[in-house]
Amino acid sequence: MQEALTIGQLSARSGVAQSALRYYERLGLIRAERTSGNQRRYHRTELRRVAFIRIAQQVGISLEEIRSALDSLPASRTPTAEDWAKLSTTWRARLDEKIRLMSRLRDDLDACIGCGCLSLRRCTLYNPEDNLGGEGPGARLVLPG
Amino acid sequence: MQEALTIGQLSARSGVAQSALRYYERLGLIRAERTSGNQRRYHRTELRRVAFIRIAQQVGISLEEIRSALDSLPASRTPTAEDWAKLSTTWRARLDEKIRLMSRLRDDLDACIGCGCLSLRRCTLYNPEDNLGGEGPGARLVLPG
DNA sequence: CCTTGAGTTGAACCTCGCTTCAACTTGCAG
DNA sequence: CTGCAAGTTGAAGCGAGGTTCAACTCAAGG
Repeated sequence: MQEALTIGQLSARSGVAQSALRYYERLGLIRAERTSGNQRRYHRTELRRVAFIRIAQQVGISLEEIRSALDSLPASRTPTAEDWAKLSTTWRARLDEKIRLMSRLRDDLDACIGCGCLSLRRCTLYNPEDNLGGEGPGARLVLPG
Repeated sequence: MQEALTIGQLSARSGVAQSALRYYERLGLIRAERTSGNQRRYHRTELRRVAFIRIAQQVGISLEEIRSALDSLPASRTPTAEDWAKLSTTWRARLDEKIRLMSRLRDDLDACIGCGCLSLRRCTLYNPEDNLGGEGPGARLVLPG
């Protein structure tokens, strides 16, 4: 089991284009050593990082947010399973939240089908957190983000 | 209850910027009549459309896809509750699928925490659909999209 | 009529997440 | 040593989803 991966190998293993890997490096999401001839050599643990990045992206998290999450991993030593577990636990919470939100969206949509609304005041879809505000009558769309 | 909304009113009610509403119109997502003085006047049912658009966006669906979904609504008459219900039912399926995918992601993440992987071969996160392919050893990230 | 706020347009600009390109240099097999 | 695939860089381009701007016009109150 050799130590370092070339960019081509990391790309093949991770399914991420080489150009994207270079891009991630510029953003500080992954790291690479260099050979005497200036070519990138990736430690195998970078595979984990890349996997994590793609997973997080799928959940709709920006690269910038992912970067700051990865920054919580120790830079001085190879992250242990526990390091990853801690990070992953935090993100499990995010996933739970996303799932909760989406389920609610679905249920609200169902409810709205039943009542024929999507235009009615006080509909939870229009007003998920019941924060109507006081500026005149009628509901407002209040969406997170 | 007056008939038509100005762009300012629709923006306030929907929480969507006026510039975004004009953008949506250019893309064919919403429609407006014009006054003699060329100002937009929105039918109240456009509120439904805008709500639908934002909800769909939150679920990660592109405006183009949303447009083609909305195209299925009758243009000749005001969409009824049934029209919306039909559309919403289709989208409920999409939501269910998204939720299913995300739940799986979460469970896989949990499993990977347990086994300390994220770097191991045959990990479901690396290889969600077991489509490893045959080009050499090691797992590949195979993500939908 | 005058003013002021609301609305109009097209064009330019922006961020994000990349990809493509040109013009090289490295690494390795034969 | 040759030859060729694989790697390097910075700059430019792209598509999505908008925002901002300048230079107007419209609508409504006093």
